[in-house]
Amino acid sequence: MLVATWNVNSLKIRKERVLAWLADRRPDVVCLQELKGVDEAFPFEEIRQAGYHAAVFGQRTYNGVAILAREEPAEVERGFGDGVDDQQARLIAATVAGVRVLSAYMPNGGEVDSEKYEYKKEWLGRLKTYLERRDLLSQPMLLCGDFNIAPEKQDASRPEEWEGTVLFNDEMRAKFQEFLQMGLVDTFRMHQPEGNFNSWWDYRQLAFPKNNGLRIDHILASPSMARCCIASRIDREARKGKLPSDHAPVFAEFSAS
DNA sequence: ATGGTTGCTTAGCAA
Repeated sequence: MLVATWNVNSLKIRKERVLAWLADRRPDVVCLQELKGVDEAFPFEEIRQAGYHAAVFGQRTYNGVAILAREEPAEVERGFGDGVDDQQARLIAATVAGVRVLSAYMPNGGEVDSEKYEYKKEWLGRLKTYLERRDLLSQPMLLCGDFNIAPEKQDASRPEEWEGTVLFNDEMRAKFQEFLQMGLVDTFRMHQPEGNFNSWWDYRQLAFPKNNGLRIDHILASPSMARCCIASRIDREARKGKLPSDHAPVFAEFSAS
């Protein structure tokens, strides 16, 4: 089973690119983030013609997440369901081929110590509670998405330039570690433990040509899924060319399920 | 050199 996660930064603008990418890479499951559109605007028909079912949690202007799959996603859940009044569509979960798949768009955080940064920390705490309450670590589960956290120093090409930002600081690295301490495994680092790799490059200041980026998009696996993870990679090619997203897709491949 | 990008929505915000 080939699984991908991709922050597309507007599905409306990126639709043709996404369809071409699906036809070429042929993943079994795709977690999308930053759709930036309501459910009614989602291109269900074109996605179906490409051979995928879709579970969608859209929102006007901002956020919006989805799960595409060869088979119909079951038991779809939108949001945390924790009673918190939250208008932001940042989490969708569904069962595909016996695997609980989560597509998550973590808050960026704006500036350190801002209201948005507080929301980011709260949101990560709510996600941790969500994983615990649903006992998701004890079953085949993949937490996929734009974490807006580069978990290690080597996950920034220019660590000195990024240190202290909302994407790359001690507090966020510690938050990410909490997920690993629960038993989740960073599937990319399973197969590529050393070296700098990026999944996101700012649109500004020629960041991509200069390879000034961060690895902030991740596929974390529960222990039973980590055991059958046979490969991982970042699809850097998909960041090139005309009208790219600022994120590259990330893949993980599994031998079972 | 106090800049630079993109997308949504309508000049300002978010990333």
